Amino acid sequence: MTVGVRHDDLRRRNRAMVIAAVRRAGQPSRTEIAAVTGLSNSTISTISADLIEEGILAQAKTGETAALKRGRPQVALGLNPRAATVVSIALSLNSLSASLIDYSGKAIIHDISRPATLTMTASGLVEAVTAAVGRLLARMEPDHGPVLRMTLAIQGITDSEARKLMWSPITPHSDIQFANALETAFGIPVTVENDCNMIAVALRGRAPDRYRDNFFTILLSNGIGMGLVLRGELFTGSHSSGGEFGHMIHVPDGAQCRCGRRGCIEAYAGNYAIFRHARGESEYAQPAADIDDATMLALAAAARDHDGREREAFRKAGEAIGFGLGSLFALFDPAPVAIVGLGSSAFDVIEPALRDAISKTAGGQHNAAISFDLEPDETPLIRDGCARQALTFVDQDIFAPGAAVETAGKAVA
Amino acid sequence: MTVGVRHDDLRRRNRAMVIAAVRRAGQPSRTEIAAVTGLSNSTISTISADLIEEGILAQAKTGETAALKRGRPQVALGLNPRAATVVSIALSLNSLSASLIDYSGKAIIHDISRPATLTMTASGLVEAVTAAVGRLLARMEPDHGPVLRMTLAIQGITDSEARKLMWSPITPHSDIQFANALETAFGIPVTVENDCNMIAVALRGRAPDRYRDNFFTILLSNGIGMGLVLRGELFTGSHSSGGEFGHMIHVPDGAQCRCGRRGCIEAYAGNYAIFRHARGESEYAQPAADIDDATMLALAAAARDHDGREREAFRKAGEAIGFGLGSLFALFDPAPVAIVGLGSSAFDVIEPALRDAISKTAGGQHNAAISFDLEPDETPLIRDGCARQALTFVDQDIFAPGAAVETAGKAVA
DNA sequence: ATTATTTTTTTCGAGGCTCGAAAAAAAGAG
DNA sequence: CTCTTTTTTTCGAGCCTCGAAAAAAATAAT
Repeated sequence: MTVGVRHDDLRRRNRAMVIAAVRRAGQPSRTEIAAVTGLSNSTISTISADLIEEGILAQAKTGETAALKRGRPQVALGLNPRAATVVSIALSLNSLSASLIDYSGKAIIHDISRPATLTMTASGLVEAVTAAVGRLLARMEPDHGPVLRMTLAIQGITDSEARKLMWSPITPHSDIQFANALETAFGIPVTVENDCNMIAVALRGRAPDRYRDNFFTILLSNGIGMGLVLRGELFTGSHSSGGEFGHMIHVPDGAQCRCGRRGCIEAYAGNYAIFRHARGESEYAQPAADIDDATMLALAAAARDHDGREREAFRKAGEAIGFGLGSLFALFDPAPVAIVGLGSSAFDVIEPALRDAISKTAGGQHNAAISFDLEPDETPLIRDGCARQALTFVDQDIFAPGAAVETAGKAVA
Repeated sequence: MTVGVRHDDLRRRNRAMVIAAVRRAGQPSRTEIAAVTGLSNSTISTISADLIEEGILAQAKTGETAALKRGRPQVALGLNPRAATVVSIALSLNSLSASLIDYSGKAIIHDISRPATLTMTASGLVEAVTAAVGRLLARMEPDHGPVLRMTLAIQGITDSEARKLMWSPITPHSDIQFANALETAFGIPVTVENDCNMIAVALRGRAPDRYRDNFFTILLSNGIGMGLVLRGELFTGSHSSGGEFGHMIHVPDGAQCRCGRRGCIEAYAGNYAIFRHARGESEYAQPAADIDDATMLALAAAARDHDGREREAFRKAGEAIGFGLGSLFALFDPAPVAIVGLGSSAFDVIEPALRDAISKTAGGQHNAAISFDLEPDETPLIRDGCARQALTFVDQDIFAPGAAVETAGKAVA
């Protein structure tokens, strides 16, 4: 049941909306905020005065915006960079990056390290992350705002509470309680998110025109990940982070997947699957742990060069992804798709088969209208998405606390 | 952008919530409404006084609820049956049912007819529906409330605006503008909904404990339909009613589907597909237009009786549905599933292969925990869902108008 | 029969929020 | 230096919800 809207929720919601408007618009004037939010000028004036007093917003120096118009010049409002900071952490295979982000979204410090994730113990992994954050915070200058939130993105499956890593290809261990460990170590609230979900958050923030209501992000690397945004909201499953596109079944009882099952899309389109096909190995051969980037780029080059096993391998990959996308389009209708990760640099050899497969599915009639955005380097997107996710939490739950959150399960609607 | 919450929205939202609480609870007292909504007793008192004055709610006669407790007895509030009426229309193959529903949700009058939908013209179909509604309204007694909404459920694909039928197996015609035609004829707002979506609405209303956040309804008949509820809200696609589970691809380039494509789940699990397999025909044989119920029941009986082609046909059907559900579970995590329609009466011969298939998919480890509700007769559910959908509209958009609807695409979240 | 107790519902004043109108502020135009 | 234009702030009005107290309506106790 949606809980009743009480009188004090009103101000909190509108505060959150003003903060959101400033974060999106960058340097809006009070008048612009009023126009965007639909609230009156007087209300915006009151709320922004509060937020400035609390150090959350800051007025730009006068004269910065050369108005060249008649009338009193607009005063630009911006997020006060020192209102807070957040930590954005991206953990992937043999790679760990932690960043300190100020409240305006600017990265201040990075800490990059290369732990051997596959061979570490679970507690070793937790310690590596803790140590990276520790180094980051140690380098933090005193005039920055307090650290109010950390978000950790990991390739793999996280739980729906965003507390732990349930399973990941980067480590043989499961159920690693990252959030508890980091919160104990630093006393700062932490969430653990799926990397593709953070990519989706980043894309929505960067290109809200294109990525708004429904869209999919697909990460092509050794495994296949997906971020799913439906009705403008990141979809996470009831138990897990959800969106296991790579483990939808492409061919019943088909090729051997790394997950132990058979016929998953990943077993045709993951790096190891393409590698396996290109080498002429059986579909049931044990998947290779990880294929390095140079090898994959060489396979793609060979596929471009001549019609051989490499080309066939990428063709099979495209077919698997295409049929999978076709199933998504059948469920959700066609929507924008972003292809992220190293695999997108081979998209030219994947695309023909992919489109051919889509044309055989329910979304086929819209094939021509479906465009794919490519982004070979996923790491900056993951970092960016984590930062946005953490900042949104600060905006909504710390700087506009208590706002009536719509609980799942509407009244009758 | 979510629009700002203005002061008068507050009352409207809380009005809607009180109405919703009464609709759900049946005959709650003011105190119970206050507890459920989280609003104060004084607010509930004010709002319910307004709603009673406007004839939307009605106080139950005193003495009806024998309290047997100390203290002032609770006064039960109920929906005033004469506050409004709505029309619920279910159109399926050769069958048309229109019902007049009072504001409390009780059906008053039914009009059942059997138009030959497959052979009618598009305008003939519209006229048949218009005539049925006309007969219904002609029989309406004057003391009933005004008709404020009509909802028409049809098997097939409707547009996302719920204005027209884009495609349906019950007629060769497409893009039939039912909503415009009915609104012109009767001057009452109309929506055109997918039948499976209405089944989902009905189930959520009937068993909110089981069907709340995420769940699926699957209709097994000549085609395969699906209703998809995610986060408590009916999911409809961006262009269409969405949820074309039956046309997710089960086997790439597989059996011939009625939709013209190949390998769809429906091409293995639709009645015509089971029939085709059981008769030993090729997977590529032209699908039969419609199989009557008795034939399908006989096939199921034969499958139960001996291990022959019939059993194999149902096995293939179960396998297709199982892999499809497995893909859904991969995307959304396992969730309750309701199997509706005549096919559910053969679920015993479908289930083994279905579960076997699910166990090979990403949701497989939860196989034992997944239970299926069966409901062979879908028509009452469709009628019920339509009525609920229409009444919810009246509750929210007519009796609590102007409430700030959360527009798609949240601010930053 | 009357009083006490309990529970529900209504009443009433207080406080908070947003809004519109008017005023103030801050620039360019003439 | 005054007029015009635009933005921002100020101020009173009008709602809405809330908590406390009062009223209402029943049972339990004396």
